Amino acid sequence: MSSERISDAELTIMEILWERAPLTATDVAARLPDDRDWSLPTVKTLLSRLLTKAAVEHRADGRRFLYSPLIDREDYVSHESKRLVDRLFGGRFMPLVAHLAEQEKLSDADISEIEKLLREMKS
Amino acid sequence: MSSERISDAELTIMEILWERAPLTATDVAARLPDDRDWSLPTVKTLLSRLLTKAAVEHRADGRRFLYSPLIDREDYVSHESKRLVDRLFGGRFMPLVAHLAEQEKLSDADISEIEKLLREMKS
DNA sequence: AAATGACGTTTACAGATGTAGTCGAATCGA
DNA sequence: TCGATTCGACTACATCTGTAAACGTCATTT
Repeated sequence: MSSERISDAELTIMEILWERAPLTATDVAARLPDDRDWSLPTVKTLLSRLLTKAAVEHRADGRRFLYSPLIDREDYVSHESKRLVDRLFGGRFMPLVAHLAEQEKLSDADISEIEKLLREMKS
Repeated sequence: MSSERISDAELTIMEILWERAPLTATDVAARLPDDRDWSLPTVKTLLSRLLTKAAVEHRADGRRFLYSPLIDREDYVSHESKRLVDRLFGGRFMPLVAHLAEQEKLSDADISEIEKLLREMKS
């Protein structure tokens, strides 16, 4: 549940924790992607916001905290994908595929893969 | 281009204008979906924000304005889809499709429809 | 001509977000 | 043991967003 939205900046932090956890705030800061060169206080602010949103938890380790994700990446991805489909495609999956098809965002290999997926789903 | 983000509330207004334009602010307010029962001032605020974001334009009609979209729905949908895919799927569309296909309970009819679409795309 | 109403514009304000500084407490190095 | 460093907590502040009221002006009705 915890349907508090996770912002863009917060997502950057979550991705780091999804890749490896638990981590201290300093560790998280050290793993920021190059295009996100934030100060340590900024990272700490984001972590505490994620704490109040119940998206991460922390456990004391001496005098600092070790942070771990509380929500699954899979769940988050599902939630956000559904949100997009609801917002832009009336909640229907088909129009999204049609849109991508028209924009030619799908390669022939992609299409074959989807076909395979669909065949598996049928049975 | 105009890569100013369009917010959720603003999108509600855009959808109305994409369906039918030009419209006056009052017309737009009259066409709000049931779950968005906003006051006329609110609609006007959103319209003027969309003006400054160059997402809509207006043309004088006597002493009021007729609003029309400046950006295409198709372009917007593409842009937002790409944004999600960049954020969550490393920029690849296929994983999004696969993910949704797995999550969604697609009926056999849905699947057949998508398969037909894909066959057409291949040629 | 005065009152009423319809419009667009300006102002408001709380909550979310991006980004970071300050401060007091704890700890470590000398 | 004393100063330097490190931590988390608290505070800050501009911008964006959701939602709307107030205001001035032009037009319409009486």
